[in-house]
Amino acid sequence: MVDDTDIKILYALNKNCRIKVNQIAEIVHLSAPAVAARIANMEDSGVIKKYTLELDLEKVGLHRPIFIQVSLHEDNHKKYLSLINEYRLSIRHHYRTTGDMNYLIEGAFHDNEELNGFTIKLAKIANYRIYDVLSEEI
Amino acid sequence: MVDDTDIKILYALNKNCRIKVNQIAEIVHLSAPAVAARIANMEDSGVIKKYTLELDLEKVGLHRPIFIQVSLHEDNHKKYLSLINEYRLSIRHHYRTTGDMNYLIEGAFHDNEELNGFTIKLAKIANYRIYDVLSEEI
DNA sequence: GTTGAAAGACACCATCC
DNA sequence: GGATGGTGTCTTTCAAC
Repeated sequence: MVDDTDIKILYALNKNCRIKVNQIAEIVHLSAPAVAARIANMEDSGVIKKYTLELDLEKVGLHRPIFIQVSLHEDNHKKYLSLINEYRLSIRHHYRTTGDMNYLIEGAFHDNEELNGFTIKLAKIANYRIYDVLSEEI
Repeated sequence: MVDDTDIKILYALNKNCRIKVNQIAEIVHLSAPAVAARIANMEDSGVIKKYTLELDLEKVGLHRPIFIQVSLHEDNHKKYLSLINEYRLSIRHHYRTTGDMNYLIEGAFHDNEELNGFTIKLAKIANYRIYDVLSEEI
């Protein structure tokens, strides 16, 4: 499906997906059209889901980055999904997980007030634990 | 720092950061150079940290997406960081958090064996809890 | 998959409002 | 801070190998 050359291409794109095809071609020792074709294939086959960016959340006014573990009773599943949908802009990722809590939310809220509004609604249908993100280290 | 127009530009880039500046210009009703200048500013000021991509982890052979909460005694901090560094390719994000555990690792390992190797080393210096990611829903 | 060439689109720069 | 026009460059597409 994806070979070693593809992995190298993905690695380059992961570091900077606006890199020029020519530069990737140099890295992987292929011609530019060959690299472009490989990228097109990976886009079509769904290996590459999306080109996106990483922001400094603080600088765009999102002062409350958090993780929330959610323990949900399945009867509330519909309400829960509509709540997630309502706060879609603040919720960056939403995973179903194993463990004592069955969902994990990765989000970034503008302020305490917005986060508070979310948790008040969440508390009505689920138990949850909030973890504040103090910093990203790596 | 960032105004409403910038937010719209970031939103467009977030959906697809390989979008052409011309197309963003249409969306925000500005000229292409004006948009390019705003983007350059946000790159320089660190608002935009990185252009990257989202992969289908399964399709690139990363069959074990996980979150790991780590409770670390600070005396082991150096060892811990060098372990994180050793497994840098499998660790996608590494956050310092509040709560009973002080770090949260977001990672994707190729298989159980690789994950096992990591946890054996981790167990020597910290307590941890692993959560398997079953799916991403949103 | 490579090379080479051509067309078109795009980004960048300087200038001006 | 934004618009316009010119220039250079990249990408894409096609050909043939």
